[in-house]
Amino acid sequence: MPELPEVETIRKGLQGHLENHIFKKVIIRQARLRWPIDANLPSTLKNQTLLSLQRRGKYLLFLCEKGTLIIHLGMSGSLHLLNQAKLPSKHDHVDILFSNDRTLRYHDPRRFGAILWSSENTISHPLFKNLGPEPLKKDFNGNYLYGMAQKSKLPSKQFLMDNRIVVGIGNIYANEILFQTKLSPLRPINTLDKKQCEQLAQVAKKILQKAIIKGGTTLKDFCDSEGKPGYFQQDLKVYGRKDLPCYECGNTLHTLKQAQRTTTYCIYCQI
DNA sequence: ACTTCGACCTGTTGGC
DNA sequence: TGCCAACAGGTCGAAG
Repeated sequence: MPELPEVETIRKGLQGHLENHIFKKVIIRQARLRWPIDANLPSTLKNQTLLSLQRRGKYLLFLCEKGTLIIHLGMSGSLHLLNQAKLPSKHDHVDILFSNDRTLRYHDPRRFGAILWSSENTISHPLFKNLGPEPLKKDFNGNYLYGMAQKSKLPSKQFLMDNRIVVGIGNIYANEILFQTKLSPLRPINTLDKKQCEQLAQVAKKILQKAIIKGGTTLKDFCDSEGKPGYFQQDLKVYGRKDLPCYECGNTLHTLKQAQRTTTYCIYCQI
């Protein structure tokens, strides 16, 4: 479930409960995620104060006194904030206990996620070095997109999903953004004019912002019994709608594979 | 310097 | 019902 809007929703939900509290204990049951969790992480974190909970793309950043705890949820990761001790179930790989007796529990069946420690400034961390701008910030705009588009022949969908161009746009939102801008996912990005780039940036912001608001309503009371984030389901226009009628023209939506990811689009509306 | 592809994992779904 | 293949929201890093 971890698209940018959900990661942001999680961040907001956790912030009030965890900021300014102290890491008391870290329990690692399964260290083998995308990269192995540093065995020293529990001792590194112990007694540090969580100063601030931030986000970069789909990474959650727990800013501490001596560095940053980085958590990525991969494809299947989730975080739960427990009020009280609870026996771990399958795939509950890590517990992080705080001084206010709350436990942050990391769950990830596919283990594509990551839990890393960076004692350097996070900006210089190799993972963050080549990341493009945040889609919701001002430096992501039509001018910027147009400038980058001149240097690339990638199909528009792959361009949008390239985190060196812009972070946080995954498969679902790339599909949705292109449908709403009526652009073919196959369209070489350097064939867009300035106006189309402007529209692309605007639509991307609008769709992500809307999803954050929806996520916020379903996840606002963030605790172990938090509701399932069904926030986007009813708003999806193309993703997961292969063979169903296009909401604009009624023709059947098609799929194709781009860079090993499924693309769903309307071959009539999206040029 | 570019793009493509394999790899990391488990769970769910749909066809036979 | 069982078995098996295909597929799933991500993205790094090797290979071409």
